[in-house]
Amino acid sequence: MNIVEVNKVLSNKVRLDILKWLKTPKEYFPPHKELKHFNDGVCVQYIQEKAGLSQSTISHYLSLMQKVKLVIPKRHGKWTYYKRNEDTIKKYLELLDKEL
Amino acid sequence: MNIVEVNKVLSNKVRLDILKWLKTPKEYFPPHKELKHFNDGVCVQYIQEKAGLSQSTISHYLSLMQKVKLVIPKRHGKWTYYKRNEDTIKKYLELLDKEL
DNA sequence: ACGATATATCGATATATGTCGATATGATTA
DNA sequence: TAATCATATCGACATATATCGATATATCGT
Repeated sequence: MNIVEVNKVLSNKVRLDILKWLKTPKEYFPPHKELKHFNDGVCVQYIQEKAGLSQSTISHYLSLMQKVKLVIPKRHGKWTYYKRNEDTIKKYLELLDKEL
Repeated sequence: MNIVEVNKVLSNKVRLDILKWLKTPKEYFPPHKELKHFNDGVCVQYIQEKAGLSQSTISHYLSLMQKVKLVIPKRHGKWTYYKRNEDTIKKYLELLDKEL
């Protein structure tokens, strides 16, 4: 866990928002057509529409977030769902508390 | 308090280190010639030498940190001392805990 | 197998950040 | 008041990040 790398990813309003949205997806997203729950998170398309940036940008953001393990992707058919990695987030907050 | 702006400042190893060094200055810096304490923090020169970057870079970093209120400067004669702004740091950690 | 759909990757360009040396400013001392 | 010292600011350039449209890849429905 590299605090600097995680902070870089979190130095962006949209990426921070995504993480917030994924905390309580039913508050922010419509239900998926296939899955009847958000157990694996939210599909890229919904996140993209809510963020209002291009598909490629959001896909890129999600891959940055995944690289530092802030989110976990899960493929369901042609959709990729992303959910928060609560473990990493918890460790990050604890580490910040200690280091800062 | 803008989390994104603070995170930008904290997205850099040296700036993060400076904040850590300023937490317990006597562990990391020699005593000042004039002041016999670290109540107002540490002078730029000491920070610069410890960080190993140019004087202008460190001065710039400190002004970035000051802009988001992570540190507080205090002039003593020709020296500027910088200390942590514990209030901001505390609020930042609390806000992160809540928002993230 | 084909066309449509969702996502990922590529290439390009604009803007931001990192970092330096040079210079300006402010304070001290001879 | 001139020389010196500590810090801040400026200008430059290299590297990184933001963001897009175009294209590639994977999957689905027909």
